[in-house]
Amino acid sequence: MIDPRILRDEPDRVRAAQAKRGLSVEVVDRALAADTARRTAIATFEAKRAEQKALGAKIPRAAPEEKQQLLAQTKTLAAEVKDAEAARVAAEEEWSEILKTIPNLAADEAPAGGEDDYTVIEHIGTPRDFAAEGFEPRDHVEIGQLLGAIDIERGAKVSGSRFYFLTGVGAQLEFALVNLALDQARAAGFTQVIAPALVRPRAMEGTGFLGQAADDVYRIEGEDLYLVGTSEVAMAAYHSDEILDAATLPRRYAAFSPCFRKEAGSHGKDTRGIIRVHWFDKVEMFVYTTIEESYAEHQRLLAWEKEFLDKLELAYRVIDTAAGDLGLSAIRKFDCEAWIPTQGRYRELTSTSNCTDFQARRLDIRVREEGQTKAIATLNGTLTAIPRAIVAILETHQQADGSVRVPEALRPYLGGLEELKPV
RNA sequence: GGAGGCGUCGCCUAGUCCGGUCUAUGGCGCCCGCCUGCUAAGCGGGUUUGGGGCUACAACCCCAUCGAGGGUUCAAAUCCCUCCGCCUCCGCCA
Repeated sequence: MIDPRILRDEPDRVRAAQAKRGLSVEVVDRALAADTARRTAIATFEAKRAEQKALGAKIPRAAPEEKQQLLAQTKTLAAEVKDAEAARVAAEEEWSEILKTIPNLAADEAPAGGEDDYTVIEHIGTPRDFAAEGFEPRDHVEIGQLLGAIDIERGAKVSGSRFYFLTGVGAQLEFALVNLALDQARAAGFTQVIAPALVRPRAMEGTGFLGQAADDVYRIEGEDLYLVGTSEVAMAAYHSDEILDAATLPRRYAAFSPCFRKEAGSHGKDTRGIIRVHWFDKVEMFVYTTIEESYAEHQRLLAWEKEFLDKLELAYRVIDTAAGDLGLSAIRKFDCEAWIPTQGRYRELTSTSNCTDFQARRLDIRVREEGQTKAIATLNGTLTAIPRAIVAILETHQQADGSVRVPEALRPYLGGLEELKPV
């Protein structure tokens, strides 16, 4: 939720952000009207309530004959208080409903527009020229089969489309990637976390995934639980209802968890392979820091993502996501997209968002600094999402005979293995 | 899954049976001041969070807040109901 004070004092900033995201500007006026109505309702209720309290305090001390009169008086007042309270609650609910539909502001630096309006910040590495090397690259499905690493057919048999088994070196590769990621994170001062993949509605709602993204979320039938689409959800809710001491910031967590996504509305997209799946494992960086520090921290998260991709020796580019593609919570988002040889294009491997105080407000997380409590910022960034990392590695480092060269940094995590060979 | 116990403003704690004097007790910690070669001790004061009013986003005033939400009542930390969490025991189980 955005800062109500910004809405009240600088509505034009909110209007500008809405426009930049390609969303309704009119909602700002509705929110402002609801805010006024809410404050009026609060003032009315509080005045009545104060009156009731003052009268009520006299009753125990009143003389018997006076008491009867007071009781009668306060009884009608009680009814008025009840009505005023109902009106207050209704006004507050309406205000909060409208406010919740307003996404976070968009950073000035974020490009305006939709999905295709991103700007490319930089290219790192050069895509391999397979034509020059004289062979046609195989896609990850084919290599995965040759190596006995990915079993998509049986994934579909057992669980349906967009499911897979990682087997043999595929399974080893997952643990190697996870450990490489966790080691890097620990070296950078992150606390390693294994996070629950099932969360209560509060956590889902608080991170902004029950809004327009709700279609993509699995709910457990008969239980008030959701399967997370990212451990960001659990890690944001981790400190909900807490006030963190400023001296303990930044708090950096690297969380491993499975992730589940319905992929509703992506029928026909990426139907082959494991680029887009209903379940995958991921190591996610999650940071709590001050709003002022959040911008620099965002850059650091991006740097850690790049460091990891560099270790995998991939060619990739970094894009600055357009405002319309930021999602509900972020004010700015960088995606790292790796070159996928058989697709001839860059595909998102990791992504980092600065959510400033948007999620923290919904989850009641604050910071105490010099006796003051203030809003805190949350940020997240992928260190590694397993299937896409595997896709990029297999396709990028494949050799003519179907084997795959293991990037140097990954070798220690695979028992020194330098090459994955067809089985 | 079954039975029982518990949840108070950072931590501990009084209060809940018998509703109003609870503007929630006391201790610890912390902050400010006094005292003081320094430190400690001592003494005095302060110390939940959110919101509204008024404003300099100060001070001040007000409302809510005793796990959460409902209810009873003129009045709820206190009585009733539902939910959540923690603990103990039993059963089952990786």
